[in-house]
Amino acid sequence: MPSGGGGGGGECTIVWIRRDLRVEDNPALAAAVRAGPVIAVFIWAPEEEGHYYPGRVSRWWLMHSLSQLQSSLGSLGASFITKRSTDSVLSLIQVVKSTGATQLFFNHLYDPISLVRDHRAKESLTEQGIVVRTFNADLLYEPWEVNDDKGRPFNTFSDFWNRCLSMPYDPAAPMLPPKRIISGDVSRCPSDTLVFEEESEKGSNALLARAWSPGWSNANKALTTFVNGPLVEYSVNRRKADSATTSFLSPHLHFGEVSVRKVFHLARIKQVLWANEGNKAGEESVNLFLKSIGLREYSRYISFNHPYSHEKPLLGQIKFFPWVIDENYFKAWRQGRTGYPLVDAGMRELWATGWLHDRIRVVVSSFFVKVLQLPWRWGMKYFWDTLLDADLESDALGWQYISGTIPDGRDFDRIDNPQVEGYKFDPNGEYVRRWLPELARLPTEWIHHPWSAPGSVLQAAGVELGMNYPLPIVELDAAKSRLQEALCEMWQQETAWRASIENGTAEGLGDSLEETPIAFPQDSQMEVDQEPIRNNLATNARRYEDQMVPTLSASLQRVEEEPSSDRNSDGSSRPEVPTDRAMNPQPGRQTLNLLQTFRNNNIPQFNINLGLQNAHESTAESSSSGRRERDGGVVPVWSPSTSSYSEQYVGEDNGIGSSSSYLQTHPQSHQLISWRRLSQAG
DNA sequence: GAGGTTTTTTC
DNA sequence: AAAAAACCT
Repeated sequence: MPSGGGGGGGECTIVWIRRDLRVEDNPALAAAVRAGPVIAVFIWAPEEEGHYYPGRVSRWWLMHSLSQLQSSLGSLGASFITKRSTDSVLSLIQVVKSTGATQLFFNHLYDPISLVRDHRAKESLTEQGIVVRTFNADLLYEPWEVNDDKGRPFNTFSDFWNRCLSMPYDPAAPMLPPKRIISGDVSRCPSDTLVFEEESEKGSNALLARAWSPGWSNANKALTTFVNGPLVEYSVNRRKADSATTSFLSPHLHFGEVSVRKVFHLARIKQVLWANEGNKAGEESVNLFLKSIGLREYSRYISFNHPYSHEKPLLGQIKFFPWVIDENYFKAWRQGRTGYPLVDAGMRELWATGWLHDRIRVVVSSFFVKVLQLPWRWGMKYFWDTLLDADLESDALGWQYISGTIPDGRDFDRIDNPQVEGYKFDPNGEYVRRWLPELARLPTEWIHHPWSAPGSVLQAAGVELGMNYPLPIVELDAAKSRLQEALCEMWQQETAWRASIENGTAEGLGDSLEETPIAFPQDSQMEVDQEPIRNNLATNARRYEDQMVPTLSASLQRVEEEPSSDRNSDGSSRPEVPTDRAMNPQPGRQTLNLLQTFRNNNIPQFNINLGLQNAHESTAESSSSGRRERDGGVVPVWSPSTSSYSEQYVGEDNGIGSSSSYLQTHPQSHQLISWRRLSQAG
């Protein structure tokens, strides 16, 4: 390496900060501090995320979280560089060169885009003679550590989580923050000013600060408050839509402002305490809370093992589901004008605050998929754009669960009744009244089903159905029969498809074993976020026409060459989330080395090896197929096993209902049987 | 406290 | 809808 030159800065370590915006229990940072002088770097390269350009509230959070981290690092003595980039890896190389650093440390991420990008970073920098080390900061256990008795990954959450809770070793104990950091020389590496907020967004964002305080020290406060307060009653309160009894940690956890291990440890300490006191409810509360932590873990686990889970069902049957492509439905849902009060209240809360109780997330997303039968990825995208804690892995898991496209997901043909759920989660109608002022005067008896209220009641409450509050956009009975028909159609299509595969005439569908994704709606059809909400919706009645909707266009605009017009399958359109674009031009090579991105801490190797060897073979082989080349052909290394995972489910009797016996009948679940066969079909 | 019912939960 | 848990006799 060239020496640091006049600056004398050489021999220092770059800590690449991403979604680990904390100084406490940050393994990459701690290791770097131990190794000598440190420079922390944050690279803002949102274009790399493709469709998943962070939404307004998410960027707002990041902006504040970063500034807190910057001042904390500063007071510890470290330099913090920020870079604006369209290619993180290139920027890293530049930073390394201009600082004369010899090492790069960072913590693992598990979303599909990061997996590929981080691997590329490791490869490129290693080639430059830089020592690259990576760490687990985000999970209790790394995905490859948690396997069944045969060394294979789990396919259901409960099995996964039971194993996590009974691992032979505990999750690493949280580390204290460094006392002092020696800074590397940044004199020749200027920071870029990062802009996270557009002018038009400032008004809306100002409101967020009333309810939320981003940043690692605030995250710690939130954790302490929760653990010492609402946690003990978590099990009792958890079902109320409207209460402040959840932990509110999810945005903090998303950005890594607090370590999940610390959360785990603190909760466990309380649990032991309450167990000794014989406080059964408290003990159970901790179990339930930890389970939600476990779901977060599982979402990373899924994403790592099945890196297309944010855009493709894990179970393949739904491939042929005839989604209703109706942007008016979509719009009504977003605006909270479906005619189902609980759904509408939730959607308006989401829009106004960027937040939604987990229960309500389930209600609105289930309504979206089962009643409206809109494609789940639209809903997921909207969540991504509007949620303060938008998180690709968690949201993908959530939507796949709701859509019934994971082995332990909701039943396909089950439709939840928003009226019933309304009385379950909001028995007194307070939540609905808060978010739907136009219904505020309706008696509780009718609040969750105004359509069946007597005219006199409606009149007394000032409700005019169809005028100031809509009639149900889809009747539940109609939804049920439409869903039945849709499922029938799906079976038929699938049967036909399977037959055509067997006859070797699978042309109409090409050789694609992937679902052809339905494009997101075009910009022009989405409203624009004209004007921020200035008043508190909670107390200010507005007519529903006033309800504003965030725009998806910010995200869509950044995606170059998106063929947003082809929303029907013609077999040749590409998946629209560009995970495989401009990421890595060498599918075959990437395969083996990818593991090394992670495996530098003597990680037990388990079956990941096996899976990857297979993946390697298969990728190499399939990369010669026409389709892959046409697409520019790069796939994260796990992709083949993902495909086989879903395809094998498809191969089951009729897919549905057979998942419980799946493991017995398919011991090789994680490998690549049908991939090869199918990729040859073209 | 075994056996049958109702309620709750399902990621 | 089905399983688990809680609640009855």
